[in-house]
Formats: sequence, structure tokens, C-alpha cells
Amino acid sequence: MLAKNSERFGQLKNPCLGCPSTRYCLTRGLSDSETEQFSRKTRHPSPLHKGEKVFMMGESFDSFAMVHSGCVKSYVTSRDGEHQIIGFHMPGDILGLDGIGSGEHRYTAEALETTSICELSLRDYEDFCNRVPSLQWRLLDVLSRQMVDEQKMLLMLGKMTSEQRLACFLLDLSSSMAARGMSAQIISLPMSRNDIANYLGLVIETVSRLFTRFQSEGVLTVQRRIIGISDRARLQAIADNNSEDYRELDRVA
Amino acid sequence: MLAKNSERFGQLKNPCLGCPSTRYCLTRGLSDSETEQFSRKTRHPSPLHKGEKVFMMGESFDSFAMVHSGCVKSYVTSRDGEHQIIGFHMPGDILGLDGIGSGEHRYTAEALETTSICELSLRDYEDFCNRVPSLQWRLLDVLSRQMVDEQKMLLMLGKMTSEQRLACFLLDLSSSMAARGMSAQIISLPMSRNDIANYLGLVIETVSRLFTRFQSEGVLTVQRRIIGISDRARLQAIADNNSEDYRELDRVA
DNA sequence: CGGTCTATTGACTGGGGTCAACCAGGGTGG
DNA sequence: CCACCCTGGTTGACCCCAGTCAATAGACCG
Repeated sequence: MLAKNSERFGQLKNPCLGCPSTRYCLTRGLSDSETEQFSRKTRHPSPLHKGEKVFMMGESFDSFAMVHSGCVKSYVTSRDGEHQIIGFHMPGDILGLDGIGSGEHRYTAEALETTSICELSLRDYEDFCNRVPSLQWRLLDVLSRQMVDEQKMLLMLGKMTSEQRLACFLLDLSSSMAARGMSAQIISLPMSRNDIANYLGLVIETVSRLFTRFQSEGVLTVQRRIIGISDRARLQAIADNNSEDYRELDRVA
Repeated sequence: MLAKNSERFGQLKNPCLGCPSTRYCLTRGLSDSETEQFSRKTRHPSPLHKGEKVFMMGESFDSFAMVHSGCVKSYVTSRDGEHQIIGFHMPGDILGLDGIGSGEHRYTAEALETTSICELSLRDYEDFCNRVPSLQWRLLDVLSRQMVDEQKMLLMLGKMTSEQRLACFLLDLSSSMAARGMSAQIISLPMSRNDIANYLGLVIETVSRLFTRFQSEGVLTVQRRIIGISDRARLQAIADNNSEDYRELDRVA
């Protein structure tokens, strides 16, 4: 069913027109006729299944990839073979911009679930920029926002405790879901505990224990990968490291 | 003396022509006449002293800053007031690109020593791009390389031990110095132990102990901020987490 | 039902953080 | 020229958060 939908999506004449991601995608800010031109240039390969790669570290970079549906994780690999997940990517996100400078991909992008990707070749993008100059700024815009997100991650990995990291992660995920029209209170995690742990610089046991603790404190409800945020204010307080003040407030009341 | 030199630099008609950083700066790949045009648009304010800010997190973004001489650290600040240093910037590096997306700076850039900065307003840059389209790609290029560097940092903070982090840091610094024509073997650190520790997600005591240990193992020679790399191969092995194999090799021999 | 994969839980350990004392340069002023 | 302090760095003793190891429990699927 999903696959069929996706095939149909691939055969549409102008899949970008009416795509729910158009507000976040490279097409943001384009007129309908510009979006139509853009759409004609994009390729829509058959959907990837869980574990399949969009591209791999070291491959040559010749096109951008945009997530249309599903979810993708990206990770870098160290010389001794360890992975570090650097991001999870939702519909509308643009992948592979790291390759612009060096001409080759510097991280691997892998589907976490059945995922449809839209591709735009670098060459077509260049052509297109000549006709719609604002598109060039759009790409800088996207790239700089991705950089800001990574800087936030540096702060998390460098300075935050494990509970702060998980709280931040869930809040980010929640607002990312909300921005895509899904519930901000109930999150269906597309990634495993292992992926979360790796992303946050922790091990799976620590993440598991934190989920249990947050649940017992009434902050979350946890059922496998379905996470409910029961007390957003307290989750925010944990993320901001105000949890002690919060608990004190609680104790007094 | 330094200040006088810098003032003179600021009064030059075409400071970019003949600037030693021209190979790394935005001007890379421009012809002499293009560089001259570029040069006319740049501002060269009087040099900053140690501790002075190039720009601060939250300020509106309206110009790029390029390091001409000296050294700059950049850091983000968390809601509870903690800093995380996200990079050190040497001559030729471009600062403030994070502001493109949001229109405001998302990190603070602060001089570590007396530092000269070249400024180019966003408006002038846009004008200039219309005349020299390749410059637009140049900026994407720089931005994507900065992103790749940050991804490497994520790997360090997420997965590496303290000794791996310091070894990586010193090797990176060494090659950065070498790329700027300075010695790769003897490094004069522009930043304090505290800055190094913060950057690497450690505390000052740990960094101090590591320096002492590396010296006693014959990998480094340490005299305050003058660091000599005595055994680059072993430093690389530590960074790659091959140190045990290495020591075993050593023990057998 | 057995097999496998993912997640949870418990007991224990250790790398790196914390706290505190001390040291070494390098101004500064008498 | 020395006495003083002050900042930045080093060293030691101790501790704790999160990692490691290992056993168990569920979900999912043939």
C-alpha cells in the first residue's frame, strides 16, 4: 500500500505542486509556475526500505536529496569504524549539502523506515538558479540553519547531562512533529533506542533507564516507541536544568 | 607596533591583493581585478583586543567577518548561561555565516588575542555576486566545509575518550598551522587550557593531566602554551584509538 | 511455539568531574 | 631589585554519573 502510493507519487507530472512539504523544502517561497519548473527537474526513485542508504560517506556528490515521506538518519564513521548519528531527517529536510565543498558525501544517510526521496541534480539546480536567483539564497538559508542545529548538538554533547539531552531531544522532536502538522503531545518514534542513544552520546541502557524514570516521575508515558508528553513544563525544566528549582517549587506547594 | 601595522593595513587601498589569506578567504579563485573590486567593498575596523567581541549571539546579522590576523573563538550559550566553544578561527576563516538563515547571529565570536577583521556587508556581497556569480558557490563551499568540521566535532564529543579528543585537536591544529605556512611540529597555542577543555567537552584539570601524561610518554613537549609534537605517529595512533596496538608493538620491540 | 531482535533492569566499575591546595610567571609598585 | 599579588596552570584525593556486563522480558514473525 505504502509502496503503491509512493509509485503513484513518482509518476505524477508535478509532484512538488501540492506536496505537503513545500513549505520547508527548497521550493519554499517559489511561485506556482516556478515550483512546476522545479518539479519537472526532480527525480523520484522508488522508495527505500528500512536500512537502505540514500547515499554513503565517500560517494561522489552530484545531487541533493529531499525527504518526501518517511524518516532518515545520517551518521559519520570514525577511522576505527564507530558511528555517530548526526541527525534525523523528516519530510521536507534536505540531505547531502555537506558534499558541496568537497564534491563527495561526508556522511551516510540511511532510511529508518520506508522512505520516499526526491532528487535534484546539482547541474539542474545550477541551471535553475540562473532562472530563479532567489533559489541560491534559499540553499544558503537551509545550510546555515542546519549548521545552527549542529551547533546546538555540540552544546548538548559538550555540556549537558544525560537527562537534559533526552529532554531536549524529545522537545525538539515534538516541535518538529508539530511543524509538520502532527501531534506535539504524542510522538511515535521512528528510531530505535540504540539510535537515540548514539545520537545523544549515550548508551542504550542509559536511555532506557531515563525513559523509565521520566515515566515514574509523571513527565512521560512510554509504550515502546509511542511517547506521550504528560508534563511539558517539567520536561522543559529538565532540559533547561531548572529541574531542581522546579522540584523545590513542587515540594513547597 | 601590532596596532600600527594593523592601522596601516586598514588604510591600504587594496588590502586583499597580496593578503596572505587570499587562498583560504572568500577571494579564493578570484582574478586580480575581481579581488580588487572585492577589496574596495571590505571594511577594516581597528583591531580587536583580547576578549573583545566580533559579534554577539542575538545581534542582527548584516555582514560577514573574515579573520585577517590573530585568532577568534566562537561559542554558543545555553539557556542556563553555560558556554560551549564551537570553533577556533584562524586567518582566512569566515565568521557569522550561521546568521544567513535567521538574520541574527546564533553564536558569539570573541578575539583570543589582538585580531584584525575584514568585514563585508551582506548587501555588498549580494551586489558582488551579481557581477561574479562564482562567488555565490564559493560561499556555499565554505559553509558546507564548516558543517563537515562540526560533524567531526560531534563524533569527537559523542564517541571519543578524553585522550583521543586532545590528540585529534592537536593534530587538527597542527595541520591548520601548516596550511598557513607555520610549523606543524611546534605549536604556539592561542587559547587557554580552559578554552581547550571547554571545546573538547572536558574540564581544565583533565586537559592539564593529559598534557602531562603525553609529555611523560614522549609524545609531546609542553612548555606553557608552546607545544612540540615529538612523536606524530603515536599521537595519530592515540587519535585513531590504535594506541594499544601501538603500545603492544612497543612492548614487543 | 521456538528463534530473534529490541528493550528493560540490576549489580558493578571506572573515566573523568569536583574540590582544594599549590605552583609559576609576569606585571606592578615601592 | 625585591615583595606582592593575580591569573593561569598543575597536582592530588575523592566521588559520582554514566558505561559495562549480564540476565531477563516482550514483541514480532515464521
